[in-house]
This record gives sequence, C-alpha cells and structure tokens, in this order.
Amino acid sequence: MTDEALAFPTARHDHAACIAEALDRAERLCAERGERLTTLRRQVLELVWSGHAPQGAYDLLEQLGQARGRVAPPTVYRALEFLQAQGLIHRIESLNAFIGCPIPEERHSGQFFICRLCGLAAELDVGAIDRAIDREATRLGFTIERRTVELQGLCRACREAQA
Amino acid sequence: MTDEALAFPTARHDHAACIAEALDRAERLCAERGERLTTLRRQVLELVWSGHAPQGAYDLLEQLGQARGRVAPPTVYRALEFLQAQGLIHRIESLNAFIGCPIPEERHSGQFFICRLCGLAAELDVGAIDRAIDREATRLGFTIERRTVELQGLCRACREAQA
DNA sequence: TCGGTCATGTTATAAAATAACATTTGCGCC
DNA sequence: GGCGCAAATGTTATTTTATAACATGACCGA
Repeated sequence: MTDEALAFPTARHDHAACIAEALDRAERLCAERGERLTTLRRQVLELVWSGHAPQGAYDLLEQLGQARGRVAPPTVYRALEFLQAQGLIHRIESLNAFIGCPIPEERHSGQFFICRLCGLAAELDVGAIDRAIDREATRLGFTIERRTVELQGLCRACREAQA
Repeated sequence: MTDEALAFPTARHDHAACIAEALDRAERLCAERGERLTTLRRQVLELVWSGHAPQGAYDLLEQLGQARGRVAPPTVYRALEFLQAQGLIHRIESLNAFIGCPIPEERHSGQFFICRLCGLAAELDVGAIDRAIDREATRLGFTIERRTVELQGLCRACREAQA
C-alpha cells in the first residue's frame, strides 16, 4: 500500500488502474476467505469504484439496470451488505452512500474527508485520531464496536478554485 | 457547565432538571439572538430532551401528535432544522435521529458515544480528537465545515450487565 | 391597520431501506 | 452425471425517512 491510496484523489490519476486494482484485490481477498465474489457483487463493486465520490444505492441501482435489465432495490442492497461485510466498501452515513475501500485487507473503519463541491472523498486511517477517541472511550468505560468519522468541507482544489 | 453534562447519563440522574435546564437555556439563547422559540419549536425540543437516547423524527412526530392533533412531517422537520441551526440539538447521522445538546451556547459538533443496547448517547467535546482531525485536514489542504464523529458500542453499564 | 416576513399547515411525492417469500444457482457428495 | 442442500438472487410489497410546493396564519414594524 502506497500513501497515494490514502490521500485526496487527484484529477489526473489513472482511475482505470484504481478500478482494476480494487477488483483484483477483492477477488483475491474473497478467494482467501472462501467467500463468493459473484458477477452481481463484482458489478456492484465496480460501480462503487466508478469514481472517488460516494455513490447512493439508487444511483448504483440505476446504473446496474443498464447492465442487467430491471433490478430491484434488495438486489443492490444485498450486494452492498456483502461488500461491506468483507470490508470492500464503506458506508458514508452522512451521505447515505458507499465508497470503495482502498485497503480492504485490514479491518478498520477509516476517516473520510468529503468535499461538498466536487463530491470526492478521501479515506484516511490515522492512528492518532483513533487513539484520541479510544482514550475517551476508556475514560467513559465505553466499548467501541463501530466508528463513524466523516468530515465535510472543501478539498484543496475546490477551495483554491473558489478564491 | 459541569463535567456531568458531558459524560454518560446515569440511570438515576434528575432528568426533569435536564429538561428544565435545556428549555431554559434555549429560551435565553434564542432571546439573545433575536430568534423565536415558538411553542412548536419548544415542544419539539422538549420531546427531543425526553431522554438521553436520540429520537427519530417520526417518533417525535407521533408524540407531538398527542399534544397537537394530527401533525405532518414538514412540521417536525422544520422545527428540527431550526433547533439544529441554533445548535440546540445535534443530528446523529448513523441513526437518523436527534439528540439535545447540553452546551448549545458554544458552536461545536461534538463526539457521540452511543450504546446499542440501552440506546443512550453521551456527547463529548474533546479537543484532542478535534485537533487530531485538524492535523490531517491541514496535511490534506482540506477545509472542514462539518464534523461527524459517532461511536457505537456498549456503555459501561450495559457491558457489565452483559458479563 | 396595512404590508411584509416568518412560521405553520397541508397535500403530495421523493428517496432510502427492508420484509417476506419464490426461484435459481453453485457445489459437495453419492 | 444427478441429487440435495445452502447460499444467492429475483420479485412484490411495504416501511421509514425526508422534502417540494403551495396555502394559510401569526407577528411586528412603519
């Protein structure tokens, strides 16, 4: 894993390579775990990876319809559920949307920086943030099971474009 | 503000006092700002404060119906929007629900520890967490406008009750 | 008290998610 | 290869959450 995977996506990165790598890693990871990355699940994962902006379930539904004919919500939701369970995607709570995970091999929850203008999101996984949260949890006697850390605002490119 | 306001609510705290204080501060704060805390808004705020568990809009809608007769969704959503704009309540994204803010005078986004068993939530506002996040934002060149930090798990009481 | 603004009421609909049951597919086993 | 089970997908209906658009009412200053 290079640092690149955990930074803000640039306008000119090779996104085809992102998709290819994501699918490849998903294949490998599911194989290792004895899980089935079916055609449907693969298609949904690919659609989630169509960009670095979180995608809503109904957007995916519509796009998926082009590949498969009429598709009902549960079809997409079940695939998303599977992908999430495998750590291949994350759900962005503040957007009701999903984004591909660049480091699915390690279980983690990530911290998401989401630009309200371009819609792009960067996933980080910064130990210092987790640790600061853990300290408070310990103090409270709270056992964390799931973390949601989402920051909305302006990415550098959009802020500079504004000014 | 005592530390008590920013810790896990205990089973035996004087909740009537919580409600009274919250409404009182809301009145004062709105008066200072020249905002109108109407009967409706006050009722909704009171319902949000009916406990320390985040409340869904439709739960509030139903309860509100008992006080006002039939009430339509926009009525509640608009009141919630106002209360949120004034910092009197926070929205919990991971639950689609709302919770009263114990320190509405200072603008902040808070960090929420939410127990999946008893449903209670504690709002904290820990500088170390914000700073750890800020450092990453700076590194990315990202301008944060809105923060969502929500931790789900087990509160001490529920964990101890489990074992 | 007029006129404007803000708040609320009302109706309809959009958007997001899931329940329940039917059907199909993959796969180990004989 | 075919049988039978379990997992995956299809299908229909419904629930839950949220908002758009327009009508009416309340407050407040000139």
